[in-house]
Amino acid sequence: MGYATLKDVAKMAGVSLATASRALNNRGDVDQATRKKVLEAAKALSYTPNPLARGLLSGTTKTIGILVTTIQNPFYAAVVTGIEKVLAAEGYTIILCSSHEEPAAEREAIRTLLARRVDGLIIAPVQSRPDGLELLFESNVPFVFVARYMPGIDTDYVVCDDEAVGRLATEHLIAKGHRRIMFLNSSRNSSAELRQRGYEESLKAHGIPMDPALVRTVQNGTQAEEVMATALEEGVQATAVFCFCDEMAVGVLRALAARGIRVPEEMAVISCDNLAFTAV
Amino acid sequence: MGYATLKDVAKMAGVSLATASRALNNRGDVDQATRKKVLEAAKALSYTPNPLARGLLSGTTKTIGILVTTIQNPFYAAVVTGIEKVLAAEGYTIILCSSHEEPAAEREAIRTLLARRVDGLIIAPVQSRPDGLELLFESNVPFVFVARYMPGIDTDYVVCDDEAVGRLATEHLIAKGHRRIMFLNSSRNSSAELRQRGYEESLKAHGIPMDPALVRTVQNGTQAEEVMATALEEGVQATAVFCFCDEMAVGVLRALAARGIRVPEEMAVISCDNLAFTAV
DNA sequence: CTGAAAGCGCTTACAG
DNA sequence: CTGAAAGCGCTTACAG
Repeated sequence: MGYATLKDVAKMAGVSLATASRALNNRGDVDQATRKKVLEAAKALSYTPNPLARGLLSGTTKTIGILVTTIQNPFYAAVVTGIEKVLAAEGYTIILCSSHEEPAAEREAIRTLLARRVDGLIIAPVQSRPDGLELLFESNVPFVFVARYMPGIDTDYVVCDDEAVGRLATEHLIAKGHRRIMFLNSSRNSSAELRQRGYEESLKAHGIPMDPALVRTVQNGTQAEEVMATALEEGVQATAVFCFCDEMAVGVLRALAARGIRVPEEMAVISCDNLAFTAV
Repeated sequence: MGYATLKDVAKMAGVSLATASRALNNRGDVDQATRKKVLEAAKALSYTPNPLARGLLSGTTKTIGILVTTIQNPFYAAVVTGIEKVLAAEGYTIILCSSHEEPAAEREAIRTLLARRVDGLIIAPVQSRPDGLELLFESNVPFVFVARYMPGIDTDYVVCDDEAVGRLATEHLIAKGHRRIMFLNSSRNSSAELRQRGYEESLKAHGIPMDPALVRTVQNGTQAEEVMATALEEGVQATAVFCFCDEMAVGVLRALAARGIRVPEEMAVISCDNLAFTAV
């Protein structure tokens, strides 16, 4: 069967393709009676314009590419849901890709999205450096960053004040009397860099020496448990852990629980995102 | 600027459109030297075929529509991630829509997806009845159900044995000595119906009368806390709660914590999905 | 107010 | 092995 085409509609209404198109798009002057016939035919045939044909003419796809690390991190699930909602209301559709924090996957996704001719891109970049993203910059396709950005790249971005995030978390723990504070950080991206800066600033402001052994990098949220476990095996000396995100905190709590380390009595844990499941 | 077209490639390579197309697609016989020239030109111009033009010819979009309730429920985030991964490897791209458990939104999303000419659909249906989905059934576009299905609709679906789920959870609680077991269920969909059947069967098998006051329906994961709170305000008599999904369990735990009710001493809680954040 | 024609970017028979 | 032509489904000047 397939979809009805404009030609089918025109034929049923007894008019030309051009007239059918005008009637359907409310363009130019079309006789009331003619328009009515066309609309009825379109309805009878369940006509819906082929977006491929339209896109070919207009050079537009009404499609936005979304590239985040993974929607398995509820933070990004929320971001994507919000984007989808607003865009749907505007008649746009989203194509979703995941980088899983891997630069190569990110490049590949950008290639895919551009090949799909998206009208724009919303990206949570894996790295804070624009390496290997020439394709994107040279494409002339508009893009904005979300959650993270790239210093020096001239485009809009929606982020929080990550340096303040690092400071707030660290200050809080210091105020609670902690001086040996682990930082389980993400890597490469701007949020990671800025939160770490906030962390270091706070330590410095309180005269606490910064111990590199306390800062651990996690490539990917799901590795947090392993990284924390390793630190514990190594006998890391700390009384608190500042986690880059809630997802990592779950892994940390698990590593701690596995060793019978009580939270917060023996180890305080703080993290960011304020995700629903953390509010129990 | 815009994208280079086949015409640009052909011109640079000094061949016709047809030959350029053949060279690029490894179709028919093309002289080695000619093919090389075309490939070089394509590379030099960063040529990538316009999927709109291709789709118009082939009647195919290499796009699959995914319709779930919301990726904010980590269960569906995992489902979508898996689908995306497999499809990406096959050169397909996904368009994501959310129904938020609302039949009207589901219908609208299906309309949108079909209008986009997706090659197929993967749907977690809101209802177990095929009401209002004529559009889908008449479209001839292949679709499969995931997580939930519609009895009587002839298509493939990927689900778990929901009746067994209901039975296992209930039996477990009964084995622990519980007889007043609340069931915080989802609504309308097949999983909800089947899990409830399993719940009722188990009660019956153990000679426990089924009390309708113990079964509460939640329209939407985020309402679980409220529904549980209401039940508690009403003075519901129960020693255990069986939650339809992990997301709901979080709400339940919160409602319990707010009232100082200890888990599991005063109220046992069980739920399904085995999501990462529940494993702490 | 309406229709014939061109063209968006591609692929595919059909001839050479 | 290669090119000219038609056509996928639409929109938009251009004529009437």
